[in-house]
Amino acid sequence: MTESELTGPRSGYASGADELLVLRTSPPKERADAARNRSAVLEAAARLFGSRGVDGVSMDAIASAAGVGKGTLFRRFGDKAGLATALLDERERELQENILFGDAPLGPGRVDDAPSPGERLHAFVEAYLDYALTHLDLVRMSETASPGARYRIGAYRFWHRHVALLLTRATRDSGVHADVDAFAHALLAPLGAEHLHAMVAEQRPERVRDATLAVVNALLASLTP
Amino acid sequence: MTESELTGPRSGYASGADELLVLRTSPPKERADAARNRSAVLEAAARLFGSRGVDGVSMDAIASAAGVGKGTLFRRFGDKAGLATALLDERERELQENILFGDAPLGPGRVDDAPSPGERLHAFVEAYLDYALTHLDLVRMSETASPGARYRIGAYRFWHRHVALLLTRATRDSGVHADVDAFAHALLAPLGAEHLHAMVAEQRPERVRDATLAVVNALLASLTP
DNA sequence: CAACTATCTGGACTACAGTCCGGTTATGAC
DNA sequence: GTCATAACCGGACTGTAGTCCAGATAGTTG
Repeated sequence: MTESELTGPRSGYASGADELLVLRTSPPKERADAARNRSAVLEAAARLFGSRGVDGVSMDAIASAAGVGKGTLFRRFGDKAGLATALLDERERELQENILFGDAPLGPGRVDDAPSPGERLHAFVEAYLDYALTHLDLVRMSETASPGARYRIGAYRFWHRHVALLLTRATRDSGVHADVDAFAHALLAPLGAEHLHAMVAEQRPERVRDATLAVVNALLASLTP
Repeated sequence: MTESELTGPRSGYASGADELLVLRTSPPKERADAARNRSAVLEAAARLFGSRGVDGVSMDAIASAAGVGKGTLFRRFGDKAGLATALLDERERELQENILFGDAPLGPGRVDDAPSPGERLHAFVEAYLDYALTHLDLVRMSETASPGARYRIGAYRFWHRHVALLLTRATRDSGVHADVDAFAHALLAPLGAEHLHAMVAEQRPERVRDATLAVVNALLASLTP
């Protein structure tokens, strides 16, 4: 996973804003056969994952269902986590765009409608939980297929940067000195797919959401007394 | 992993205290050859892990180094995570005993020396980080070898119960109503080996410790205004 | 001591992720 | 159209986790 894939391969945001967060890739003109195979694989993977579950489908099965060799599959997507990431790409990008450019409180909103960092953080956690819980199996696969995957993929850096930025803004006026970087990591820890998976196995999703929001409130309160 | 192995196979605490936390196992009399093989495997595993790293050693290599068949290895330890857990057993048990019976502030201390729940929580997090960071590779293997392993092993239940108990005591007098169970999970999330591994990869251990303690303080403060 | 049985043993076996490379094909230049 | 070349293709191959079961063995009972 290279730096240029911060938001996934072939992303392409509306240009102009927030270059820090979005590194654009110059489209490396994909060959026609490669494009055909790419979409055949994604289609087959979506179908098989849907019917047999993410864990119940082998890469061989996906390759043969897509009418494609195994080498091709791995060449295009790296590994199973990469394939899951590609399938999530669209939804994830939608969320990221709403965060960067969308309405308040998730996005920055209009100038006369600017939400507080705390409000945005709240909205982010709610939106992220909604996204992750809806696609939990895929997110989990993208984060745990190989050890450490979660922290290597571009999406994590995006979430971390966003949270750290909001925390920085929240503390700016309060005079509190805190390690926002580390706080952001700690805040993202209970949003990990592995953790969420274990939580929803024994609690109802609303309770998971409420508890996570309570933790966010506690952290915020300690930064803005 | 059965319920009777809450503190690892063949645990055996000093009897009498805190039966809720410690389920004793009646020793199922291990055969002599089995005992010999068990220690041969543990010895070989410790040696190989030490020299080639936890990730660089296959189960085949351990089996053949121990002069034992592969089936025996898996029969005794279940999987690679189980083997790692067995290697950690002694240290882990030591920590658990200090928590249950040890001196303040980690343990309950003497009657005339009782630490506050907050002090004990602080001490727990420090002691746990010390333990986990010292044996990070092994702990990580025990938690991530199979998906969801962390939340299945008995040790996690122990830590969670301990933290939840302390949080309950801390809130008892403050009149705050909170989901201590979920808070305890959230507090343990940044103590996961996967998270710690990613953190120490880019920060110095002291900073990881300080940040984690700051998060604990924030959560405590929100429960005891 | 001999027979009996529950437990243990070990290596062959399966399934899966991921790698490699000789052959193939799309695409751009002339 | 044809040629050169970079990109792509796919299936054989490797290494590893984990399973299975026929045979061996420790401990027990009469």
